[in-house]
Amino acid sequence: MQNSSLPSGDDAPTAARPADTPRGRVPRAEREQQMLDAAVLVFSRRGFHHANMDEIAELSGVSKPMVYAYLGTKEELFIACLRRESARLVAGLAAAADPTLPPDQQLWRGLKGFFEFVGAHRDGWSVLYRQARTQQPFSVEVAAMRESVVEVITDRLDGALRLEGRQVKPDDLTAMALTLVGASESLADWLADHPDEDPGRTATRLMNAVWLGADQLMRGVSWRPPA
Amino acid sequence: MQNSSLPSGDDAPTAARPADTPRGRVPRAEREQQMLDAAVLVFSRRGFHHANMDEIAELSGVSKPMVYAYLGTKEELFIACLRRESARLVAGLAAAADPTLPPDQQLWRGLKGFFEFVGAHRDGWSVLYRQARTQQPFSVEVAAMRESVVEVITDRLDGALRLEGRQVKPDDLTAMALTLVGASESLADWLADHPDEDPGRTATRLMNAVWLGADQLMRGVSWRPPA
DNA sequence: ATTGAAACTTACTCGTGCGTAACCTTACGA
DNA sequence: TCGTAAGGTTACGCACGAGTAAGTTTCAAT
Repeated sequence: MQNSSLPSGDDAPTAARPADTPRGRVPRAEREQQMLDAAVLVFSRRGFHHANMDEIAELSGVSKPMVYAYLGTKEELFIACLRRESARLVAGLAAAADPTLPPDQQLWRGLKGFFEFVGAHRDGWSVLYRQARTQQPFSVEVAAMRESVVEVITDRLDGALRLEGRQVKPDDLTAMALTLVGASESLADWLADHPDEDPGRTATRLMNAVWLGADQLMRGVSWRPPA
Repeated sequence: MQNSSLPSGDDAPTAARPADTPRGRVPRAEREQQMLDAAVLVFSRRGFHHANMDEIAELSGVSKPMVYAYLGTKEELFIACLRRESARLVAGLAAAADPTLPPDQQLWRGLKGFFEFVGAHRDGWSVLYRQARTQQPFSVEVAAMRESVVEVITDRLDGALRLEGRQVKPDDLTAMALTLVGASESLADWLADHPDEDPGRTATRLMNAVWLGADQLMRGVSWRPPA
């Protein structure tokens, strides 16, 4: 594993504007998307602090003051990236997570949706997210986001367990949810670094690990995704 | 959860030198440890980029050029912190991980050792580690470290499974190891944020989640730590 | 045609904080 | 008692890059 998706050195040349970017005037809405695309790319490649506004500007086919005019300061720009990407993720997950399904189906769909998203945005989301989790001004926002995900999972777990007649202390539930989330994050990083891995396969791997547990695996039991 | 261990705002005053730090001359070896202590603290509180060399210097009871003289640039200092802390961790784990034990015992000891370490260095290790994983110049070093942990786990898993007569494809093994590592990291963050949580308890929680799997838990089975 | 606002530029300012040059001072062995 | 090295200091240079002031061009509507 070479963590190619992490902000690294970087050999990457000060990427020239792609050919399909039309020179000349472009309406604001469109330009803003170009800026966000550029920003996600640069923030991912270089990391927040080493990212440089001039490069982002150039990549979006425009000069620096335009970026400031449209999307504000560097921090605000980063947050805008984060919000756009996470909105996309949430949209993807909302479709997948149907509380009326049986627990394993819910989990399966959720994981599948998540890894498909990560796979589709291979070096955007993971890197942005991980940076945001540790970098000063963003950690609060992202922590809250993650927290709410953990809460949803906790509730679903609780519901599923109650149906089975079991009741588990809140902290134990939280720990289970955190386990799941942490494992997902870890595998998401791996997925982002492995272009040939299929997201569904990653989801299946995790299903096997968390749904059956190592002990079960040892006995040769194996969970399979539905056709 | 308020993520109190993350680099945050920070209300923390430019911490004054603790009373027990002797004013006046101190031999190099000792001063270096003070510097590392200070650096870990400040890097954790503020994050690498917002950390300020003058504060670290002041906290270690000395002026800035001394820090440069002894431990080099800011980056080198951060790496020194990382190395010292990870050396401590590795030492702790080496003691715990005895390959001759049965698999569940191995895992249990390993997790216990890990969480005890995290608990003991509550706001040092986690924060440093997480920063290093995403910040430009350090990610390579830390990725390698993490990678080697994943490899050890992979090997142990493989060994355990072979003993049971099962054989698993390398990528599946890697995924299992990554799941375990990711889950541990996630719970480690949680532990670092919860002063009242007992590390052994956290280890038990994770054991339950990964060893039995959710499915088993649903049936009321529960793994318990040995007396 | 004219106006004016939206799209875009060049060319700066200026704070911040890393890193260092040049200089003291205390301990202690010869 | 004196030399010297280890421990320590003050005060500054300076690069970097975020953010902006002031201006220019294009287009669309009246």
